[in-house]
Amino acid sequence: MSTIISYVEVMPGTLTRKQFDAWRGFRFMVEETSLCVSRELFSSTGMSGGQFGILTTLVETPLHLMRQQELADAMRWDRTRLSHQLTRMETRGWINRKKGDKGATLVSLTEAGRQAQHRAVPRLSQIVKQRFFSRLTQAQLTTLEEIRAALTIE
Amino acid sequence: MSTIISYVEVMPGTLTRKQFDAWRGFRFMVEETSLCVSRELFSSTGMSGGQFGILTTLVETPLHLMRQQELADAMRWDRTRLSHQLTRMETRGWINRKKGDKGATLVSLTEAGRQAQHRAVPRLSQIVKQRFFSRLTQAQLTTLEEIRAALTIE
DNA sequence: CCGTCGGTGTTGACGTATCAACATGTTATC
DNA sequence: GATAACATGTTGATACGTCAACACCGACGG
Repeated sequence: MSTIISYVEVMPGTLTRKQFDAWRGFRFMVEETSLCVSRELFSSTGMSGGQFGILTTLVETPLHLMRQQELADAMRWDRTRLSHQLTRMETRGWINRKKGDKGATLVSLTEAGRQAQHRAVPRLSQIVKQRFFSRLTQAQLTTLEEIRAALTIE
Repeated sequence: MSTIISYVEVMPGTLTRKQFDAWRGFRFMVEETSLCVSRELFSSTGMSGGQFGILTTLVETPLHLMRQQELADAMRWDRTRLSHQLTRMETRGWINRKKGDKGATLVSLTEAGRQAQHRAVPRLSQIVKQRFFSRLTQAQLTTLEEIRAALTIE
């Protein structure tokens, strides 16, 4: 179709054209679902995807209290990213920070944070159903779970 | 299949626990592949994933010249995002901007931009093979392409 | 004790993404 | 032509992610 033959097709060690297109497709899928969901959640609730994830993790934890490093592990975030986000969320009154032992910091959910998460759940559910579940078959979801496991091990 | 019905499963409009976990898994997959690849590309070449995508799109275009809106469409980006990125890439000497007709702006690849893209291809290929292709079977790739099509239509 | 080291958290700088607001050019309609 | 509608691109504010550098604490070995 195109007269341009990219060098990637002949150089050893580089992706084939097919592979490159498959990778590009994966990137587009990511942008048009994960990012779109975050964008739509934010535009209708003022809450970012990361903030919803943190609040939900805290809601589901006994005592609604975690060490920052625990929370970072649960989110698969590094400490810096979490620290910046918690600063913004503390300003909004959604969480509190208190000193714990061994140099740790304890993060706790405030009542305002709990309510904000509670209000966002139906909206997130609606968006995710529309952009994700309503478009996939059960067989595709099963394979997707296999793929997720293969890609995220180690 | 399960006889246990959680209260969330009967609430209309909200995700079931299983669905919520599946969605969370999808988010983690995204973070640990797409974002990791961008991060590793940047740490070894100083080029972000978005910059590589723009340069590659220009490399593969006849004359290495596009209207900004065309480029934005090819990348699935909005105009603002592209404009900011092009400003940074112009500073780096990878692209030029010239006025075209009908109020359009033409983006062209510089020789430095072409070389930068060329140098980055082997590294990107290596990263993507390691984090993506080496972990998936052909059958999984085929299903993934189906899923991509289902999720990105419209 | 003292010093060092590993684990933890914060800060500042920079690149990036999004939104609203603006500026400019094109086209249609009168 | 005048003007309205639309397309295109830029700018500034704000939120977010990453890196390097720093500060703090506890444990362990002299």
